[in-house]
Amino acid sequence: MPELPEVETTVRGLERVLKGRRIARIEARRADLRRALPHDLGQRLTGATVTALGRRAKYGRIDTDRGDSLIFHLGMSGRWRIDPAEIEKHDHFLIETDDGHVLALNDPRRFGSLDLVVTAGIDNWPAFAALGPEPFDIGPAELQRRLKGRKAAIKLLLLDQRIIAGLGNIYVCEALFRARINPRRAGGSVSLRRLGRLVPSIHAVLAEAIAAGGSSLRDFASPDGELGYFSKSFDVYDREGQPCRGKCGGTVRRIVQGGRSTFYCPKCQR
DNA sequence: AGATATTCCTGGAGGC
DNA sequence: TGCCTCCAGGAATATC
Repeated sequence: MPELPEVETTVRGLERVLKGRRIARIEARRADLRRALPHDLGQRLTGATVTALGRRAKYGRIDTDRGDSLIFHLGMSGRWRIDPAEIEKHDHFLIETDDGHVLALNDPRRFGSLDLVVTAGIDNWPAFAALGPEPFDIGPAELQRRLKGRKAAIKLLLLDQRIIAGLGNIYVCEALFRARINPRRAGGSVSLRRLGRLVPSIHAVLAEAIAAGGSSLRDFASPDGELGYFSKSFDVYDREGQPCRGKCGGTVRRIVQGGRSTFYCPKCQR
């Protein structure tokens, strides 16, 4: 499922096709994804020129010269397809550029969202205002401050977008493994020394995934119009029962926290 | 504050 | 082969 690296990769792919182009036409093939689309979406986007693209946490944004930003979230199964051979059942939203490219937002499970917000007030847009800092903008001391006094498991707190924004289940599991921290440990009790391992682990795991073009399970394709799925093998994620890749001789375990799977090595992660 | 449950949704996997 | 059930999860929301 798309997490920060996949969104970053998607934004970079879209940038190549969209930046500086005029939007010739849009087509909303459903009136709603996760939320209802604005009724004036078409008139605000059609004829506008794309000035910039960017990412905030797991959201991508497409800015236009009319002062609007189209914000997308890929949810569980969203991806953009570039110049698809044909429009498919789950292509919910289309953008056509003045130079003839077609972008299709495909999202079978429709956990994703599309919003059009005024760029000038974007930081106050409720979904953005609630977000914590970007992972690359946070250091151990700041993370410690944000975890202070919290008794919930570190795994769950790292998934909380208000504390740190952009991490999902896969990269949280991977970062905790690299930092040798038990996912069940109370967030507020993780020492500064350990956070000094965790923060660089988060940075590294995200940077590697971005460099690799975004990891993939089943639902993500890089936006190149091809089915060029990149698949990465993780240290712990989805490796229940398999040997730990460390030298400890342990076995990767799966537990459930907050209703979702956590994978970790009980021997290395304390 | 925290733990847990529910909702949205569909495709893929596994059982029979 | 086909039919059934279960499961995956990001974010918002509700309940205890």
